[in-house]
Amino acid sequence: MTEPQLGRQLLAAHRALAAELVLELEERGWPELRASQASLVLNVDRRSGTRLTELARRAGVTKQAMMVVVDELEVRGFVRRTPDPDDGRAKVVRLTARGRTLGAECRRAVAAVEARTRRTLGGRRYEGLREALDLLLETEEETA
Amino acid sequence: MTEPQLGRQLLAAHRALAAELVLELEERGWPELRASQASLVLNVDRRSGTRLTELARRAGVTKQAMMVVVDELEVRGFVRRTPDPDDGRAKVVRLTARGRTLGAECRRAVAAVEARTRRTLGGRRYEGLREALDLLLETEEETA
DNA sequence: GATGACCGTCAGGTTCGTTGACTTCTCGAG
DNA sequence: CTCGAGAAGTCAACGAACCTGACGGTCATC
Repeated sequence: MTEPQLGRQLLAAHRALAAELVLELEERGWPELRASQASLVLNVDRRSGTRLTELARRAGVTKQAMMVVVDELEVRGFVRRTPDPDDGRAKVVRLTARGRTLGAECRRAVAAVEARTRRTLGGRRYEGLREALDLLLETEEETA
Repeated sequence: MTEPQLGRQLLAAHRALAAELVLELEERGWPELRASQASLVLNVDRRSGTRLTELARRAGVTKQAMMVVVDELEVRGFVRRTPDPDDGRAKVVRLTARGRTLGAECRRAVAAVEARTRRTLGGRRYEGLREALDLLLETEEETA
């Protein structure tokens, strides 16, 4: 009975943190922004922009999944796709001015959520949690 | 940059564990059984059966969500709904004979996954992980 | 200059969950 | 005793975050 809860708890915790981040962004005046979108904004290189495939790699998802998020952010004007001068196949995802502003806000929101989490958990437990997850995922992907 | 990873890691870990459980069940001869279904089987009281709403409460989801899982398991003959003699509104979800067999297998599969996780993490880290998640979810639902 | 790998894209699925709107039934207060 | 609040199960629609598979251009290399 003990274990199926672990899986569920992980999912529940994920949802809880995502919801907190969304709330945080809302309070800062960026409504209807999902956690996955915020996360993407933070992953785009501010100078040179970043290719879709690279973004997918960083986030650990497929390029198809990442594309959806880029599409959404592009429609809302936070990001735009420009052709990659070095590679005709590729496009570079860049932040617009608005996107950069959003990025700064996201960093603050993320920091706030992290701080809150750390506080409710205590520094040692928080570090332990991250360590455990790192280890779990690392050995998981070796197995795969 | 550190935090959005936490949320993702939680989700990834959830997926990894769920996948492991499904694989474990497959190897034991129960294919096409999802983690949520296994989890439900383990939550049905073996003697008297359990009401849908109670199952939903235990799993921490809505009754609508739980109904879908019960439907699936009922179609496959692991579970059946019987009217509750004590309450005309309610139905009691009971395991069939096949369902009980599956339940035993699920318990073993869950134990196997848990053991493996514990081994890769080490006992202390494993306990720490569970403790951290408990704490996180507990204070989360107080806030809500 | 053909061949295989790679980039972004389109199309369709999957898993796990949600909200809202009933119908049917229970139960306690007037 | 009835009658209204509310709970149990259900139907329908939807959402978020993913996935696999297939495809048309582009590169890089042999």
